[in-house]
Amino acid sequence: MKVYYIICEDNNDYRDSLVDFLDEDAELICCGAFANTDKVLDAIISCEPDVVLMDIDMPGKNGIESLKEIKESFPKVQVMMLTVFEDRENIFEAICSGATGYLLKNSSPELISKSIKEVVQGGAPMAPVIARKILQLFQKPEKSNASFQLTLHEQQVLKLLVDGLSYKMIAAKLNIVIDTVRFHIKRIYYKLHVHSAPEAVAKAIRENLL
Amino acid sequence: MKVYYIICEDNNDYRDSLVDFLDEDAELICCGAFANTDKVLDAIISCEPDVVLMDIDMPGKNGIESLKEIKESFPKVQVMMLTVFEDRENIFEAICSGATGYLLKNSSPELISKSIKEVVQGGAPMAPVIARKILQLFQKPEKSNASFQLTLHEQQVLKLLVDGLSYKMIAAKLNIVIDTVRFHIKRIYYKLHVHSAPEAVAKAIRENLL
DNA sequence: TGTACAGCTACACAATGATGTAGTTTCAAA
DNA sequence: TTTGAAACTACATCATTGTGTAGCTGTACA
Repeated sequence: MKVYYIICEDNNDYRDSLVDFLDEDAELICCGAFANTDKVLDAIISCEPDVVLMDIDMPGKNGIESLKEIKESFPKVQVMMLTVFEDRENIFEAICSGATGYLLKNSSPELISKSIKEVVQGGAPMAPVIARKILQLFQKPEKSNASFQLTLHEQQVLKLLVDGLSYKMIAAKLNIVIDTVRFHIKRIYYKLHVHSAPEAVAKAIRENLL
Repeated sequence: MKVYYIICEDNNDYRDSLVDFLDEDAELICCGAFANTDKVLDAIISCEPDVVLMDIDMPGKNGIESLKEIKESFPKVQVMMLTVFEDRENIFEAICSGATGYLLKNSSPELISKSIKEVVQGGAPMAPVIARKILQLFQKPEKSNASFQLTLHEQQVLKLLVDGLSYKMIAAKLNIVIDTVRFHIKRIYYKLHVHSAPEAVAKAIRENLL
């Protein structure tokens, strides 16, 4: 199996030595090594790589922007991030934009080599610490309600409001009088620092007070 | 380094042979091997394991339910799923409930052994195909707007509505008359099949028509 | 040249929502 | 027993929203 790859990495020493190492492996064929992202799209057109190794911090357009462009035009090309950044923002942006791998630069060349092959075989290699952080992105912030201190009734009312019910319907659903609904909603607005149903709904969904 | 683990797995042959294999490794110490999830919590209390290997399909309470209970009471215990299931629902449920690893049963014992250690070192080992699917969960459904066909102006108005602006403020912001705002909102409601601002806002956020 | 259509403006009116004030009940702590 | 807070009911009033109807552009297309 031959795997064609391109690398974008502005550190010349790191890039060259990595490519040198990967050249040892007859299955890995480098068809482009760039110090920035300017020519990636052209290179992809001309050499049709399987994988792009992408640094993030580079002069000019950064790696995540470039990733977006690549996935826009060539969704089948797999992009694996190879960077020093391990903060939530970069990780999140990268995987939302379609990266199918995320390694750190302290990875051994052997691991990088193995990972490139894994990507084309349908995997998604990630540095352990990255994998852990990605999973943590799924852990629900556990009803951020804590900070707003909505009572049980207020939560119920808010939920129905989010579901699009009118005051009248909420009252019917909860077997209370419409004035009580008003009362609760006043409280909710006060606690959420909003002044209308749309605002409250938006806040409720975004901070998930469901 | 000693790693204490518990395994829940109803296939006796598989469980026993895996434990036998892992026993070879002096660093791995099994302090519980169960065919169901009944006694896990007790076992965790008495032996304080670092890791729990958890099957999903088991008689009685299934592995994901048990996972939830474990993380509820012992958030620091790491749970790694070890199952044949690789469907989105199970994966999603498991990682949302706090699993920090997800292997498939066709994994080699060596990989399982390595993964147990990786978990306690802050990693999140996943089978390649699982990792890929998890990353795909992040890929945005790309402005589902397609199906609603909102015009540019309608999107603008909707956005401001979501931001909690009143008709008057929206009109001011877009330099149009309030009646035009009404007009757009009528259209939006029609296209979104809703009849009030809260409903529209909820739908806009959930289907992200931002 | 006309006509179809999307986008905008306008007006009207009933329904609903936002907000203030005030009184009642309940329950638990002082 | 009193006090106080939380939850609820009630009423009033003005602002805003939801909806129907209608007329005016400009542009694209037959």
